[in-house]
Amino acid sequence: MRPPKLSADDVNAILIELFRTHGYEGTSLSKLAEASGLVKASLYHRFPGGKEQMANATMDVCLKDFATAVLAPLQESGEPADRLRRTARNIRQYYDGGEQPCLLDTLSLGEIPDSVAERVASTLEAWIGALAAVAREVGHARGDARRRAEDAVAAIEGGLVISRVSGRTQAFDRALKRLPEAIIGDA
Amino acid sequence: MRPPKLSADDVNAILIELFRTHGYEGTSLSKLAEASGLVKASLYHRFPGGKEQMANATMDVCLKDFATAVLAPLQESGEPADRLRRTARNIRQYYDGGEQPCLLDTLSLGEIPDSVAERVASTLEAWIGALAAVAREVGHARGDARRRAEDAVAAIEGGLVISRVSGRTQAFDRALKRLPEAIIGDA
DNA sequence: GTCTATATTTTGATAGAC
DNA sequence: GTCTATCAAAATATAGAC
Repeated sequence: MRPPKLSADDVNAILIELFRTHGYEGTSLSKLAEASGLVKASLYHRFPGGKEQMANATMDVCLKDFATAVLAPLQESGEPADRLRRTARNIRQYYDGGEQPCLLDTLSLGEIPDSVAERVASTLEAWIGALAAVAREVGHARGDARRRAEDAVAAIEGGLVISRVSGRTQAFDRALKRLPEAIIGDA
Repeated sequence: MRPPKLSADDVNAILIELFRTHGYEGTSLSKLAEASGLVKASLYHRFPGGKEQMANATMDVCLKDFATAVLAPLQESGEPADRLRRTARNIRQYYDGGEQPCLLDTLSLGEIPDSVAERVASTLEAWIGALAAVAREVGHARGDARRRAEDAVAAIEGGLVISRVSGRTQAFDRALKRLPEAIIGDA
């Protein structure tokens, strides 16, 4: 057993970086090897299931990060508007001000193993569900709460697409600024 | 010169289908050959520039389709609200009710030739610009018009992302239904 | 304009030494 | 846990016959 060149967290960070930039089909083992400084055989030692397991690990970290940055603030005590503002701030940081693509977008493109697609769908649902719960909390009916949450997430995801295409992050910024109002509205 | 097995339009339709489903890196010549019934050498005969030229042709068709379905109605005469409704209807059709991914999203992912990235950015800008022009027409200031157009497009693109991940097209549907109000607002 | 055949590189993956 | 070496398959691309 030689000493590890990289911690598990370091490897995960590289996986996230590449999968969110290139998607599943566009992320090759060679790119991962070059970015990590490990050879392909070393990556297979850590992920015997190959690329599919790497993508699954990436989504598992993504869900965990979402739970910390997005879901946790929403479920704490305090004013709903304050909690939504905190979540918005964390989302802005998570996507580096809109400069980083979203794994929910890029890891849902093309031919994806079912195990990966399930994780992507679960993470999106957790996000929408947590926002909808706050909308319900402030008095919106179930259907209305769901619509508000979906539309808020769509505005953020769409803002990230516009940012990736044009380099302009304003739509992403506005989606986050509007988040509290979009969920609470005139409740 | 043997007789062509497929018209140029037929080949373009297959390019569009594959590029919007798999993105640039995920679309292989083998997939294109299998989907078209042509062998790889025949595809190179039509597109000597290879995959890059194929993606550029795809985006050229995409811009043309956008010009017809999205931009043209906005630039006709008539009530702004009517024109926006017509555009929304065409967009819904273009994306097959939200079931089809957007090339602006999928062809901006990963390592893309500059020539392709430029076409994607130009098409997005044409879309946003045409919507912003209507917003200005009904009296919104330049910055406000731009914001309205960007946010409307972001809502649509985000709705398509949610649809691809979850299969739910409601956010996409609502973005289109809100389009006239989003551009005109309380002008 | 299509085809067969081929060349070259890259990809995902494995075996086994240290 | 990392490495070298290797593999089969798939990738992009080209040459030339019909």
